[in-house]
Amino acid sequence: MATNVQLLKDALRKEGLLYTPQRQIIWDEICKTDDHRDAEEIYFKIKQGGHKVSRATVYRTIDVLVKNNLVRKLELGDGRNRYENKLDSSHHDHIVCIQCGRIDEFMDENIEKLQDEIAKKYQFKIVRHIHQLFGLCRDCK
Amino acid sequence: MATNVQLLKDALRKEGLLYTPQRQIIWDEICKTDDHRDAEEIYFKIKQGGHKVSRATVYRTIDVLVKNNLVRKLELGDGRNRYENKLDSSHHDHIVCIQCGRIDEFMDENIEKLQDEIAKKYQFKIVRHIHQLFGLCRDCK
DNA sequence: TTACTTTTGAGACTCAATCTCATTAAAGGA
DNA sequence: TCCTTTAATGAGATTGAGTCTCAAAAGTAA
Repeated sequence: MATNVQLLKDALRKEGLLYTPQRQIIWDEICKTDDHRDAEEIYFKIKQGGHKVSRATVYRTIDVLVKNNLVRKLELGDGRNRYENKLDSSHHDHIVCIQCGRIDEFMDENIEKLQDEIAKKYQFKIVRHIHQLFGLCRDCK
Repeated sequence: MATNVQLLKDALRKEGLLYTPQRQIIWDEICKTDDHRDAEEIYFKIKQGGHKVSRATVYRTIDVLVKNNLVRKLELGDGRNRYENKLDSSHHDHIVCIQCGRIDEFMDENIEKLQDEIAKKYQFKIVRHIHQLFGLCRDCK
């Protein structure tokens, strides 16, 4: 977990923010799994773990982590944002089952290239993108 | 606007719902522009137009229109859904400028095909998809 | 008309997320 | 070390999009 500590410290330094126990607890919790969890879930897991960190601090810290590329924000359009750590996962998009909620990941170089071409055509500079396939997974079909 | 009346009537019949003045007013307002507006904007435009339709009815009716393919729902992940009529526009995705809010549309057959291939690989049945490019438009670069 | 069903509207409610501000903790001198 | 200043935290209030409730209004069918 040593690297994770350093990653957090670097991000905070870059933002001119202090390294605090609360921020480390939150970052640790997010690193614990590769799930796609919402802020509330992360907040309650921390609470269950016996740590005292406020909801406000969880939200505030997640924002910093997202901004500094340590965490990916997933907007599924259901009014709840999900988060996943970007520790060892490279860029990918998501396949979401509308029946059971299962979330798989996919990545296609060709789609990425086509995207870039579209951006060029529109003289547009892509900062980020969302590409999500909603439907029924193999078990729900 | 005659066709639009019929489209609405057909959708309502299919849903087992009655054709009412309020529902027609809402559908008319959505057909008036090709913009991507949120429910609140649509509600206020109706109000400004001198019609009395409640917020609840606007939301309820939009849901029916979306379900029956007369309106496309746009989830930009900022907590506000946008809507656009599907009167004469074919399927497309969106390019959103994070600076000025401008929304352009794009469509790429190849990306659609690649999507289908990915779905097949995951034994996944796609019901809908979201593909959005966020960044800076030519005027904001 | 009467009896029954559906829709509407005003406002209460929900829920994720943000904001406020008093309290607490950390940093940087001297 | 103590002191001053600045930053972070937490509890709870607030926001805002969207949903729900339920009495009143409108439509339907006989």
